[in-house]
Amino acid sequence: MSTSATAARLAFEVVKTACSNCNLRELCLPIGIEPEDLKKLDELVSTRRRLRRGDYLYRAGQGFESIYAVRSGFFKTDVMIEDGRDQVTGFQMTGELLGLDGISSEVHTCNAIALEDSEVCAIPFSHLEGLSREIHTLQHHFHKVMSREIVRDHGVMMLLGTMRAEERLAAFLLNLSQRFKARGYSPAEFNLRMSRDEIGSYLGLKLETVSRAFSRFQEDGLLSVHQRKIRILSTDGLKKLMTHQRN
Amino acid sequence: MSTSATAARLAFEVVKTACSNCNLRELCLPIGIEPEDLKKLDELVSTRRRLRRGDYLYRAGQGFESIYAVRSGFFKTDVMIEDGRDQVTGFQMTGELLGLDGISSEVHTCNAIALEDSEVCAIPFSHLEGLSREIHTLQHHFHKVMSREIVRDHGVMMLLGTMRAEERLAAFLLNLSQRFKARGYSPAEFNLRMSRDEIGSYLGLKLETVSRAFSRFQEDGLLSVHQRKIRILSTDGLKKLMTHQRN
DNA sequence: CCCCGGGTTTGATCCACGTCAACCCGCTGG
DNA sequence: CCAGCGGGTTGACGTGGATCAAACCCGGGG
Repeated sequence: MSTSATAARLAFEVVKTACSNCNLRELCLPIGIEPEDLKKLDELVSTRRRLRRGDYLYRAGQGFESIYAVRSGFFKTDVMIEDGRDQVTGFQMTGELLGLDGISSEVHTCNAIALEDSEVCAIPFSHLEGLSREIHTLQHHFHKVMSREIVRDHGVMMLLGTMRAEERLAAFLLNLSQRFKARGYSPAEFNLRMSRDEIGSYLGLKLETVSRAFSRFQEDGLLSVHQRKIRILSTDGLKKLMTHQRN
Repeated sequence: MSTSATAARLAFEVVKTACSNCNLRELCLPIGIEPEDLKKLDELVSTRRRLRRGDYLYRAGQGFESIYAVRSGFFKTDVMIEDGRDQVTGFQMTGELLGLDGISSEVHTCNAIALEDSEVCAIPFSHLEGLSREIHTLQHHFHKVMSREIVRDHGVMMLLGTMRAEERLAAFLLNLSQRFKARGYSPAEFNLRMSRDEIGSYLGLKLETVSRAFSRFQEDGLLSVHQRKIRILSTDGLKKLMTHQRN
C-alpha cells in the first residue's frame, strides 16, 4: 500500500525535551516518579514533532516503533476495512497517548490525523519498556494507561450498542466537556475541532442525524451552537437525557 | 453494592500449577520464554479456580488484584450503566485473558461470568509486573496482549458503528470459527455457548434480529443451525456478505 | 406420560435513523 | 465585490431493525 506519499513531508526534529519540567506530566506518562528518576525519564522522549492541521502522525500499515504523547493540539484516529468503510475510533487531546494499538503486531492498525496544528513527543517503545523495567511506578502507570484505554473502548461499545442518537451525542459532549475541564479550560464553552461527519463516524451516526440532534438540544435550551462553537447551558439536562431515556 | 452474595461461594484452591508444561502456553502469556526462566514463571500462577456454569469470576466494583487466564471453558464479560442497561463486551475462551480492565483503577469495571463449567489460572498482577521486569519477553508479550485487546475493541466499535445486522452476525461467526480453529477444533462445526440474547447484546442487536439473521443464513445455505449447534456451510459466503454489502 | 419453563422462532406493526435532495452560511480567492 | 466551495442545516421519504405478541421446541420433573 502506498501510504508514504504524504507521510514523507513530515518533519522530525530532535529536541532537548525535558519531561521533568513538562507541565502536563500528570496527564501523560510520568506520574509520581521519584526525583532521581526524572533525569532518566528525560532521555525517553527523543524527538518532538510538529504537525499541521490535516497531517498524518502515522498511517495504518506503517511499522510501529513509538507511541506519541500529545503536547498540544488535537487528533483523531480512525480504522478502515477493506471495502472502504471507516470509523473514527477516538479523539485525543493534550496529554493523551497515541499509538498503543501498534504494539500488538508491530504495525499501526489505524490512522492518526491532526485536527489542528499540533505537537507530539515521540516515545520509542523499546526505550519505554526498558525504562519501565527500572522504574516501577512508570511501569505501573503505563499499564494503567493501557488499561484505561480498554475501559474507554468498552464505554464506546456501550454507547454504540445501546444508546439512541441524542444520548450518544450528549455522552460525547459531556465527555469532551470533562476533558477540557481537566485541562483547565472551560467545561461549558469550547469549540469542536472535528466536523459533524467525524462526530457521526465516531458515534455510529450520519452527519445529518448529528446535526439534527444539535438543533434539538438547542431548541430544548440545553446548548447553544454556532458552527463548531458549543456552549453547554444545562449539564444536568444532558445527563438526564442519557440516564433516563427508555429501555 | 451487594455483590458478594453469589461470589462468596466461589472456591479457591492452591494448586501446584506449572505454566512450564501447560499445553496452552502460546495462547496465554508465556511465549518464547528461555528455559531457565520457566521455573520462575511457575510461581506466577498461585491459584487455580473452578467455576460452574453461571458463576461470576468477578464482578464490577470488586477490587482488582489478579488477571485470569482461561484454562478451559467459556466466559462472557459485560458492563452495566446506572439505568440498568448492559452490554456484553466480549466472550473469552481457552487461553485468553480476563480482567485487564481492572488495572486502570484497581477495581473491576465489568462482570465476568462462566458460560459453561470452566477453570482459570489467577495471576496476581503485582507478581506479573515484578516478573516482567526480569523477563523481557514476558514484559513484551504482556504489552502485546493488552494492545491486542485494544485492537479487538476497535474492531467491535467498527462492527457496531458501521455494519448492518447480518454483517455483524457473519463477522461474529467467522471470528468464533477462527478462534476454534486456532485451538484445534473444527472451524466449521461448533456449538455456541451463549444465548441469542447474549449474542445480540454483544452485537448491539435484539435477540429477535439475531434469530432472524440465523434463519436467513440457513435459507441462503450458508449455515445449518440447530439450536446452538452451528455448522458453517460457506465461509466464503459469509465473508462476501461482510465485505460487499452496500455503503 | 404430561406439564412446565426458558430459550427460540416467526409474524405484524412501528419508529428512529438513514437517504436523498435542496438550500444556506461563512471563507477564500480572483 | 462576487463566485465557488466545503461544511452545515433542514425537509420529505424510505427502511432496517425494534417492539409486541403468539406459537414452538426441547429438556427436566412429577
